[in-house]
Amino acid sequence: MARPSLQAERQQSIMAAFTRCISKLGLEAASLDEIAKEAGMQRSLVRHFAGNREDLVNQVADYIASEFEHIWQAQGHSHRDDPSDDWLLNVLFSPAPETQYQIMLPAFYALLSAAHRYPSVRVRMTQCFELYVADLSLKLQARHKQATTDDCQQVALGIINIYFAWDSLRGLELNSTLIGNNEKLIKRLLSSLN
Amino acid sequence: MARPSLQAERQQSIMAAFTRCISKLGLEAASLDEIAKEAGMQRSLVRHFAGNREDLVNQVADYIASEFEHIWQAQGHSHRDDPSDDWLLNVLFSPAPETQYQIMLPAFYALLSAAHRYPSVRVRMTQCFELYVADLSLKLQARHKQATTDDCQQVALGIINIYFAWDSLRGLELNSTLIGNNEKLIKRLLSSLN
DNA sequence: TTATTAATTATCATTTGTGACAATTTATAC
DNA sequence: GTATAAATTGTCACAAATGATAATTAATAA
Repeated sequence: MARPSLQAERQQSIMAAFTRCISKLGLEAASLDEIAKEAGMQRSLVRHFAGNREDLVNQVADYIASEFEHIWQAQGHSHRDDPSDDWLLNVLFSPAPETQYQIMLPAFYALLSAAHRYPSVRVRMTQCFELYVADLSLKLQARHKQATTDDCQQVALGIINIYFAWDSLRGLELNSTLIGNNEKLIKRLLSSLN
Repeated sequence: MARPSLQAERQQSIMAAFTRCISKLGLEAASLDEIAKEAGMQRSLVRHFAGNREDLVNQVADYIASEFEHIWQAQGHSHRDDPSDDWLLNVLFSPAPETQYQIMLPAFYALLSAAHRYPSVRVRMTQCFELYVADLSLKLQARHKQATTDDCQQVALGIINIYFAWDSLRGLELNSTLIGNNEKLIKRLLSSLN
C-alpha cells in the first residue's frame, strides 16, 4: 500500500555509472557529482540509494569484480571450442572499444591499484584477481597439454600484467611500433608454452 | 647587496619531497600540504618557490624523468661488464627497498598513468619511456647477439610492463607464489632470447 | 648602520567534495 | 479520495585543497 521501491534498479544503474566514471576519469576524479551526472540523477539520490562515498567504493568493487567474472566467463564459454590462442588476443585487443569488457577492464585495474586504501576492496579484488589468473591458467593448460601448471600460471600472470600495463599507457603517445609490440609480446609468451 | 637566493636548492628539495609523496600516496593524494610537510616547510613556501599545482606537476615530471634517466644510466654503467642478465633482476627486485631507484619507479609509473591529464607531462614521460625501452633493448642486444632487434625490443617492453604491473599490485595480498612468479616470468622472457 | 632584496610567516577568499536533513512530490493499496 | 511509504528535490553546513597577498623577518653589500 505504498509506492514501489526502485532501490534495486537505482543501485544497479548507480554502480554502472560509477564504473563508467572510473573507467574514464580514474577513481579519485569520480566524484559523487560526476557519478550522479553520469547516472542522470541528482547527487542526493545517489546518496539516498547507495550511501556515502566509502559505501559506494566498497559496493562498486563488488559490482566490478562480479561483472568482470561474469563477462570473462561468458567470453571464455563462447570460445571454449577454439583450440588456438587467438580467442584470447581477440578478447584483449579487439578493435571495437565499446565492448562491455573494455569498459570494465580499466575500472577493474583502477580498483586494483587503489585497493590498498580500502581494506574490503582489497579482499574482494585480491580474490577476483587470483581467480582470474587461475582461470586463464586453466584455459591455457587445456590448450597446451604438454606445459606444466607452473608454466601456465606464469604465462597467465604475464599476459594479464602486460595487458594492464598496456591499458595504463594508453594516455601516452607512444610510437605505434611499441604499442603493437604488446600483442607480439603476448604471442611470444604463449609460444613459450609449446 | 641583498639576501642570497635559495631558489635553486628549495626547488630541488620540493621536487624531491613531491616525488616521495607521489611514491607513497599517488599523485592525487599528494596535496600541497603533504608536500610541504614532507619538505619540512610551509605551504606558502612551496607556492613561492615552485608556483601553483599545475606548475609543480609539470616540474616534477621533468624532475622525475631526468632523475630516472640518470639513475638508470648509473645502474647500467655499474653493471656494464656483467655478461648475464642477473644484474637486471637485481636492479628490479632488489630486497633493499631504500634504493633511490625504488623510490623513483613508483613515482615514475604514477606519472605515466596520469600523463593523459597533463599535456606537457605526457610529452616528457613519453620521451622518457621510449628512451627507457630503447636503452634496455640495447643492453639486451649486447648480451644476446643472436637475437633480433625486434626480439629485444619486445622483451624489453615486456619486462618493463611486468615490473610496473607488479609494482601496482603491491597493495593486494596476493599469495606469494603469484608474486614470485613475476621474477620467473621475466626470466622466461629473457630466455626466449636465446 | 642602513638600504636592499629575498625568505618566511600569517591570513583570507574561493572552490570543490561531502554529509545531513527538511520539504515536497508521486505512486500504490485500501 | 485518502493514507502510506517511497522517490525526488532543495538547501545548509563543514572540511580540505588551493590561490592570492599583505606583513614580517633575515642576510648581504655598501
